[in-house]
Amino acid sequence: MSNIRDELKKAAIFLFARKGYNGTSVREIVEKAKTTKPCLYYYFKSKEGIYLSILKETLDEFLKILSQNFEEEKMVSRQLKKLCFSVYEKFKEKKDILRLIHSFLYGPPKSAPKFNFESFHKVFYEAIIEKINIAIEKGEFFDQDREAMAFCVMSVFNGVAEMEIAFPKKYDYEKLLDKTLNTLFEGFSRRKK
Amino acid sequence: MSNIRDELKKAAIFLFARKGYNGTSVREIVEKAKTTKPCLYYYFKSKEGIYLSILKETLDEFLKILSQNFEEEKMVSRQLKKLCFSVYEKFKEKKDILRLIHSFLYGPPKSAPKFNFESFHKVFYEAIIEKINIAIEKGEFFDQDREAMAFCVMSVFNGVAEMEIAFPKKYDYEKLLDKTLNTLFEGFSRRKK
DNA sequence: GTCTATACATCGATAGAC
DNA sequence: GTCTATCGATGTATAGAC
Repeated sequence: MSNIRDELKKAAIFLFARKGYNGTSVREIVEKAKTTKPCLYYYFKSKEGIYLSILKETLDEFLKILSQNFEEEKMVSRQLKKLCFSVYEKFKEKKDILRLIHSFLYGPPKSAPKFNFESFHKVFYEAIIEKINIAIEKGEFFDQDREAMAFCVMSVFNGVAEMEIAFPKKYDYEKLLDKTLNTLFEGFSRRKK
Repeated sequence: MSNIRDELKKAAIFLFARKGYNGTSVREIVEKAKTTKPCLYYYFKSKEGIYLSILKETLDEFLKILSQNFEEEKMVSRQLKKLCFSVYEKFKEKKDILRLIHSFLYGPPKSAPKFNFESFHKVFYEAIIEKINIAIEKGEFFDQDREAMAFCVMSVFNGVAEMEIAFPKKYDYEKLLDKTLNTLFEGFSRRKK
């Protein structure tokens, strides 16, 4: 197994996440990896090649998490929470790459080579909606617009992740994710008990 | 009033929003604005100059919206909704710039010149929290973690805006924003009435 | 597989004429 | 104010030796 290949990838992730695709030069990557340009072109064919290879591997890891069902928890709301926290754990582990993916999804569309990420959104959304359907069936959640519910969960998750990206040490984000999900389940409005 | 200056700005917004700061060249901007490079340098001093001038103007417009109080609405939950929808209207009007700001806030931190946007986050958050405080005082919302509540509202708003950026024609986003805010106020969990 | 050396395009920015 | 012409630096990528 090639060590230089891994070093190149590690360096590329670090730099792409901080300076963006266009802001990072091949020269910088190979310098950080302590090798030379022809090596990068040997292993990845092009700058675009190393970028896409990084994204692909990460997407696969996330899809793997989303394929779990978390049924060891009894309450569906807890399963839903566990789903979010599992994705969050991976996010923390791969913060640099996630920053990349995020700017790829929501940033200037032509600022990096094209890559299909819609699948991640869709799979995450579908995993959430499945839990919501079960919770409603069981009477744990009450029956309202399911699209809006799933959307709230995704948004709150995204919100926490984004805040952590933008202001890394400002909050205890794990606690914030827990609190916001609770608030979401409970709702804002006062009702007769 | 200079016409070329405006054309340059318009072209720069269009290109920065699609290709990012580093992905856009001065040559492209002046070509789109049908002028020449020295003109851009005459009006904005540098590439960084035209970029920062665009961001600054946009930030000011948003802060102006957030300074309203929407007290023409009786229910505080409706004031809160109106606050969100006002920001959303501006967002739709300035979609290109917002894409820029978003990638600036959450994207690779060194992919564009530095500009202080924390103020926008803070001001939006504070406007929301103020409404929440009033709603709790009035008994319209019940008294729980206010930070988490404000965070939910911001996240849901962000979530809708981001989806619209990433998948422009997939949903009716105005309706989605309305639905998700309702869901948020109501909560997920079934409770005795 | 990994290197040195280099080709060639494009970058941001400016000098200087009008 | 707006142009033509051009600077030097840097970009991606490759030829060819080892």
